[in-house]
Amino acid sequence: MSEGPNIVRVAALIADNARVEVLSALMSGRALTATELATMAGVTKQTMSFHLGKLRDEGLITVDKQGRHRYFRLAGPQVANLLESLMGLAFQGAGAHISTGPRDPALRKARVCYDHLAGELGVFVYEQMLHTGVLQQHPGGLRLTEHGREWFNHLGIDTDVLTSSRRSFCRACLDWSERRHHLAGALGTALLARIQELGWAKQENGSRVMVFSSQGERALRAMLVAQSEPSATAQQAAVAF
Amino acid sequence: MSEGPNIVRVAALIADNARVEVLSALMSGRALTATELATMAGVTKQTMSFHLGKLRDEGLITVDKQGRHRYFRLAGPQVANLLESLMGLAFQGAGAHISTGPRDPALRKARVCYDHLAGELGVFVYEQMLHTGVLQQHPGGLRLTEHGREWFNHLGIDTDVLTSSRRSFCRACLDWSERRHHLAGALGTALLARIQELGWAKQENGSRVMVFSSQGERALRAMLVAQSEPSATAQQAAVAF
DNA sequence: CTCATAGTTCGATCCTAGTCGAACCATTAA
DNA sequence: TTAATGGTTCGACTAGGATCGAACTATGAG
Repeated sequence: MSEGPNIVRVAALIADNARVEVLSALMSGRALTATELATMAGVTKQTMSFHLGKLRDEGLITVDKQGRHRYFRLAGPQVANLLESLMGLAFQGAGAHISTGPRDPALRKARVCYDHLAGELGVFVYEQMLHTGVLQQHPGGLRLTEHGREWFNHLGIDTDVLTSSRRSFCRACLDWSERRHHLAGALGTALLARIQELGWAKQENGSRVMVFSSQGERALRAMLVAQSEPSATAQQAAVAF
Repeated sequence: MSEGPNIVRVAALIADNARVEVLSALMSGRALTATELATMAGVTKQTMSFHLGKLRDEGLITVDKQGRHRYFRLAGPQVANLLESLMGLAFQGAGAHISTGPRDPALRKARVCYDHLAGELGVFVYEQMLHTGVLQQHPGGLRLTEHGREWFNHLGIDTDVLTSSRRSFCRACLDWSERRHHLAGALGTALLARIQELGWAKQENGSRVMVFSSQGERALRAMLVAQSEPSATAQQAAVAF
């Protein structure tokens, strides 16, 4: 009983079809009501209420009361993180190495992970950002360079506003299909929001799939491939996160 | 049922006291027999056999047959990773922010994570390695520098041998108590082994706690703060054993 | 060969937890 | 106020799974 019960309770919480359905749905980043979740998971309202109570008690989800509706959302990025890594292990173990990642090619290419962009495109974006000096890795974590600040401004995102928020500014999240990192944190959230705002991509009905228009994908990629020599300038001009 | 059952099964596997006890014990990195695990978890042999079968089926652990013994160990670093992140979430959620990390100060200071060093000391080692240029971060992952190669050679570790191994050479693992990274991969494993070989630290009875001798800790820290060259004391210690 | 120990399989038991029907609060619209 | 819809609470039912006793197989020691 050294470090027993806590971890068991969290795992038990995830060890249920209905609740995983809920968490998966909430991975889209949107807040959903109890009845929406109930129909999604294929259970009655009572049952869903029961499950939501449990998830809330253990701190995996939070509730926003608005009028007679209650909107449920994931408690934080760490929860999304945990789910992603669980998925990684689940697919590898059970399927006996069919292939890395989901069967759905669209889900593999670009999807929403909680509130930021994941999948092949998400990984591409992240790695190009490091390569072109928009971001910089550092023992203490990721940093946005001065050049990166300009890059985001050019896209129409004011990074100074984001830094005031209490949540972590920029952060890497491990991608379960790609086994590589993509951008999370306030910066990742803002980027995804802006991509949708610009009409570059749209979230498919109620799923986590992000469908990019061909122009949108081209525009995004274009902003990331053509960059001048980064490493020298990026070195000094780091902004604290 | 989009991506349901797999992840549920993995979670259900962890949602059991006895099995978590097993996995926790195996986080020490050692391979243990069924009866050892049975007494550790406080169940009978039959029950343990039942649990081990399940864990093996799902690919979380592997078995080595040696004579009439069967040695069980974690299937890989990803499993250790998952457990660490689960612990992170468990402690944060349930305890209502008592403090980050385990109550046991020794466990928090230095512990074994699967087969490498974690805890405050592990994080310190990793960050100093980056700071002094032993390791270097790179979009594709971590890299050992030429200076780093020499550093490890001074310590008595031949890094060329390690690169031939199939497993990932050096890799960062997220620390659940520190919320920061420490060194994993073949390099991390070799380092921990060497630390024990030199008598700098010893693993406590059957737990994951690493107890450093005061000289050992001083020697290790000395090798990491003086970035020009390994200190005299460290070289002596390396030769002495 | 005989005995002891490591580990698995089978059957029976017991208990937890997910489920739904029904009744019960809460908020908004009329 | 009444009606309607969103959510929760209560009680009873059921299934799955964790557990152990006992019997069984396999390897090694003498």
